[in-house]
Order: sequence, then C-alpha cells, then structure tokens
Amino acid sequence: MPTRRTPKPQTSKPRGRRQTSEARPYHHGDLRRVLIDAALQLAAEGAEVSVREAARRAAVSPGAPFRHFSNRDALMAAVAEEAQRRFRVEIEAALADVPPADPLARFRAFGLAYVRWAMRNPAHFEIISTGRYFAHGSSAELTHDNSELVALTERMLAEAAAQGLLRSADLKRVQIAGRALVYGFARMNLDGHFPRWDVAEGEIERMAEGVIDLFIAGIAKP
Amino acid sequence: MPTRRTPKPQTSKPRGRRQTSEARPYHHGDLRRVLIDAALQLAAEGAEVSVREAARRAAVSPGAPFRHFSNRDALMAAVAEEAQRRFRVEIEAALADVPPADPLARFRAFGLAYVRWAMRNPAHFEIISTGRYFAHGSSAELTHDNSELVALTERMLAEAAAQGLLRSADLKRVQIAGRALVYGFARMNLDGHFPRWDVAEGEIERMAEGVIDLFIAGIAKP
DNA sequence: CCAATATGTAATCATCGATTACATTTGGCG
DNA sequence: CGCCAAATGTAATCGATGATTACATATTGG
Repeated sequence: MPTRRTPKPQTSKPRGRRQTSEARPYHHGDLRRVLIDAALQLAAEGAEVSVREAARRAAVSPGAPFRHFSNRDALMAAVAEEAQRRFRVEIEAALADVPPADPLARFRAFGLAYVRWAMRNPAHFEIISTGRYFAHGSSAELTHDNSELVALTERMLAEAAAQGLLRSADLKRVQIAGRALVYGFARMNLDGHFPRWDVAEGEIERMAEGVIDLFIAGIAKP
Repeated sequence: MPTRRTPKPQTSKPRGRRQTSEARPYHHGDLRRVLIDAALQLAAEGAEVSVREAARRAAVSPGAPFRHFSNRDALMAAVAEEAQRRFRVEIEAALADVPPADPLARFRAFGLAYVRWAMRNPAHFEIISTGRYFAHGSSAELTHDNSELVALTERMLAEAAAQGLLRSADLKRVQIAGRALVYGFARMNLDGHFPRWDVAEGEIERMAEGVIDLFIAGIAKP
C-alpha cells in the first residue's frame, strides 16, 4: 500500500457547484488536465511516465485515469499534444523578432529555436518526436501544430527562392535536409551522442549555431 | 506454464567436453550468445525485447538470463554491441567499392550506407542510437566500433581538405553537421515522420541520396 | 575422484497496465 | 424539489515483467 498523501476523510458534504479553485470536492475538478500536467512533470523530471504515478500525483486511485484515457498511449498522446503546442508557441515567438523580409534569417532563427527548445525540454521533445503517439491518439491538434511548423519553413524557402537566394530549385529537398539537420542535431543531444564527439555541454548551443550557419551557407547562392 | 518447446527429458549423461553443436546438454551450450540472438531477433520482429521472452525462446527459465546479465540493460548493451558491430561491418563493406583517392565520394558513400542500414534495420539502429546502453553496459567494444566510424569520416574530411575540396576549414563542424544530417534523416524514417512530409515509402532512399548530395554540394568548394 | 564453481530452476516480490463490479456525485427533467 | 441516468471515482483483481533468493545440478581443475 504505497504512498497515500491526502487523507481526505472529512468534508463528505457537497460544495457549491462547479467552482474551479476549491478544496477538492471529492469528485476531482478536472482530472484529465491534472493527469496530463502530472505526466508532463514526470517526463521533465526524467522519470518514466506511468499511469499509476500520474494517478498518485493527482491523489486518485490507479484506475481513475482510465475514465479519461482509454490506455497509457492515449494519455501520452494528450501529453504530446500539449508539448507540441508549447513547442510551436516558442518557435513562433522566436520568429516574431526576425524581419519577414529576410527569409534566410528566419530559416536560421527557426532552426536555432528548434534546437534550443529540444535541448531545454529533452523529454518533451522526445515525446513529440517519437511518432508513436501520432498513430494511436491521432489527435487533430497534434497533427495541426506539427504541419503548421512544416508550412512555416516551406513558406520561408519559397520566399527565399522568389528572391533568388537559393542555389537549388528543389525546395522540398532543401526543406527536408534542413529538418533532418536540426532534428538530427537535437536527437544527438537527446541521445547522449555529444560526449562521444568531444563536445562539452556548454558548447552544444554554439555548435548548433555553427552547424546551421554552415547549412545555410551551403544552400545559399554564393 | 507457457510454451515449453524442447522436451529434453532423455540424455541425462554428459556428452564430450565443450563441443559447440550438440544436442543441448542440459546446461545450455552458450546461453549468453543465444539470449543476445533471441533479443536481436525480437527487436527485428518489432516486438518489445523482454528478458523473459528471450529466455522463453532459449527454452530456459525466467531467472536464467540473470546469470549472464545483471539486468535487462546489460542484455540490451550486449545486443547494442552486436548490432553496432554489424553496422560497422556493413559501412566498411560499402566503402570498399569507392576509390580511396576521392574523399568526397567516400563521404557520400558513407552517408548512404549509414542511412540504408538504418532503414533496413530500424530496431537495431534504434538500439545503437539511444545511447542508453552506452552508459550502462559501457562496453569497450561498442565504444570502439563507434569511434572507428567517427574516425573514418574524420579522415575523409581531412583528406578532402588537404585536396582543397572544402569551403570551410572547420572540419569538426562539417563532420558534425554531416552526421546530424544522416542521423536525423535515419531517425525521421525510424520515428515515422516521412508520411507527414508526403514522402512515400519507396521514395525515401532516393530522397536520402538527394539530401546527401545537397549537403556535399554545400560544403564543396564551387 | 571430489569439491568448488558455474549455471540453471522454482518460488516469490513489487510494479505496471488494464478490467470489472461497485459506489458516489452531478446534472437534467418532470 | 426530487429522482434517475450518466459521469466519475474506488477497490479488487489479473497477467506480464524485472528482479532476488534458496536450492539443484553440471563442469572442471586440483
């Protein structure tokens, strides 16, 4: 019988109807949301995300989560959805500072923001990367946030091509190469490759910058 | 009492001493090896690799594997070691066909062989990529095979620089960018990204080729 | 030959995902 | 208001897994 935090034996009377912040009216306020947050936090702590531990943190029985998620993957899909949303928000925020007229600068900023978020939220990045939760949860939100980011770089490259800045006319190829580069870099960090490459923790972000600049120099018309 | 294949009640007498291929002399011939192979096969089948299932396939009790591997991660580390060895062998075989005098052609061939192996052995590639088993098993072999591959591209780029073929003098940056590119591409495939990019199964290898060529054109002196 | 060691077995634990039967709360409808 | 159905939570339980322990058997070297 492990860890039961909140005793909650008292207060068996009902309390108002549907207030948001109140003293846990026996029926949980919004368990679904709380479970997603708990799972996000678990991941951020580097722990395994288990349904039971999320339930424990929500001070709820082990079976309760299954009222809101048909199985673990469904919970993880919801977690992925939230993480993907945050990811997109941060990328778009980073792009707000860059002049719309300079598509390659925007492309660069996108790549940097991408890698930075991945480095600072490794567990969340892994969850949205795995693709496992695209299949199972099939959330429209998740797919949408993701394709928005794809469309973003697509527009940048189209604009760059229109301005005659690119060496190659095969934009899709350039786009996928760019994505593979930043995804690969982010995953190398996530998967612990950099120690083997003699890249110290503190140098990784600078290295990301260098690598992205190298790539952009390579695709830009000389 | 699930699935017990080999009856083996007979033959209770000892049989020669240390022959390799014989009729299972009660004490398993080389359980360690058999467990690694079973785990490799499980992974290749797309199944979860569990210690128990490996034991089942070796027709051995659930506790037996722990005589050879202190825990599941130790088994996985051994699996990673074997997969990494095969990976290295295949890459080096692919390079045997390319003239030593053309470092960029070799660099290209390396990248292609890298992505191809990853595509054809996705589960094994994932195991050697995760980096989780570098830490736990800390096998010298694994580390060695890996750094051999790193050294390989390092030499190629040094040679290319010596021949004046490269735009950038920062070879480490070029090397890491190239690795991030192929690793990212391989993982995009592994993680199921390409359907979202409208790249059909059959087009992926060609796309890999295009992406690698694009990268090499970018780093080569015009 | 025999005893120390290596290797395998049986039994057992704790944890986890998942399901089922039951309890309680909530909200809508007469 | 009062009651009933739906929503939501609990308790108990299942089967699978990683792991440990006590015990059994085979191998091998002195």
